[in-house]
Amino acid sequence: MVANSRFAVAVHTAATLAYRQARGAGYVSSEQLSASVRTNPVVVRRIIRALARAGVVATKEGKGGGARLARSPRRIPLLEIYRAVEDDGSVLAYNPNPPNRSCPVSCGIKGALAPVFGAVDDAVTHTLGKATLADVLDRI
Amino acid sequence: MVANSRFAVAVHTAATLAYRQARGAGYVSSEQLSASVRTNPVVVRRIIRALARAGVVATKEGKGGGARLARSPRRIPLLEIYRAVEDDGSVLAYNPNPPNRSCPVSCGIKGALAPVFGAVDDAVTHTLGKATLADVLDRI
DNA sequence: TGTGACCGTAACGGATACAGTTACAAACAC
DNA sequence: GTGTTTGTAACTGTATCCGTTACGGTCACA
Repeated sequence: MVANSRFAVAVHTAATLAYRQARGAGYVSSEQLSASVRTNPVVVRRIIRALARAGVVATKEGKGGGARLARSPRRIPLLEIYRAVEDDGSVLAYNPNPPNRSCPVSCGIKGALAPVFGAVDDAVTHTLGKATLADVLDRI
Repeated sequence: MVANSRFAVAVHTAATLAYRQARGAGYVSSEQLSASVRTNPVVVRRIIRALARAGVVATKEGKGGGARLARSPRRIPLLEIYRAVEDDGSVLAYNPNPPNRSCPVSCGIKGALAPVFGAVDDAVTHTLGKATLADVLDRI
């Protein structure tokens, strides 16, 4: 359903940071991270940027720079990573076409769907709010 | 998050069928449905086909043909519509790139994410399983 | 038995979104 | 200064959707 794998890449990236930092690493470069994620360093930097804006990671430019977790994995809910990389957190999409004014169903469908879409979003939010990066790390 | 609006269009279509049938209509043509959804009749037929395969609607070809609900709206959970139109019911996507064999995180991330992705899917399934087409109709 | 109203489905094109890539300026350590 | 690294813009290839056209097949009805 999701058109992208940004959440998976973001969690992978954060997990790699946690894994390396637990073994004494400082800042980890996008080059190193991209080797684990198997993509281009710029793709990792785009994810890192989103995570940095959300306050999940801290970055440092220049030699010896890179990214590191801003907090302990136990204090990073996956929901925070999800929101950082998914601009539109809504899981379901409405029909973009304007309603047909002469049809009551067409006029009312968006409002009638809203509680359902909201409930789905809430369910996802609740689920991702309970799990943390540490939970993921425990399984690796 | 969703790349398409098929679920919204499908529920709209089904709601229109229910609305018209409650007022005595028989089979409703894709032409009529497309006027409510504000799209092309072929787009509606594609949705109808998916709903028909799932047993949610019945169709009839030829003159006077079209679609009608196969059951009472009260007996049509939205989950059934969702599954009918979303081939890949998974809400979140994995990183498609193959793991880096020399990185434990890369090798283990998919398995570590699986319970989370599964929990999200379950949450969505549970939410859409509780609501029915009749619930949507009641709000129109 | 013909005619017109429909569906079913294939095929194509435009729009959009992602991931990947290149390129380069700026920041920083040494 | 030199080399490493981030930050970011720009471009490309690819996939997916949605809309559209086209046309064969089905059916009701005169």
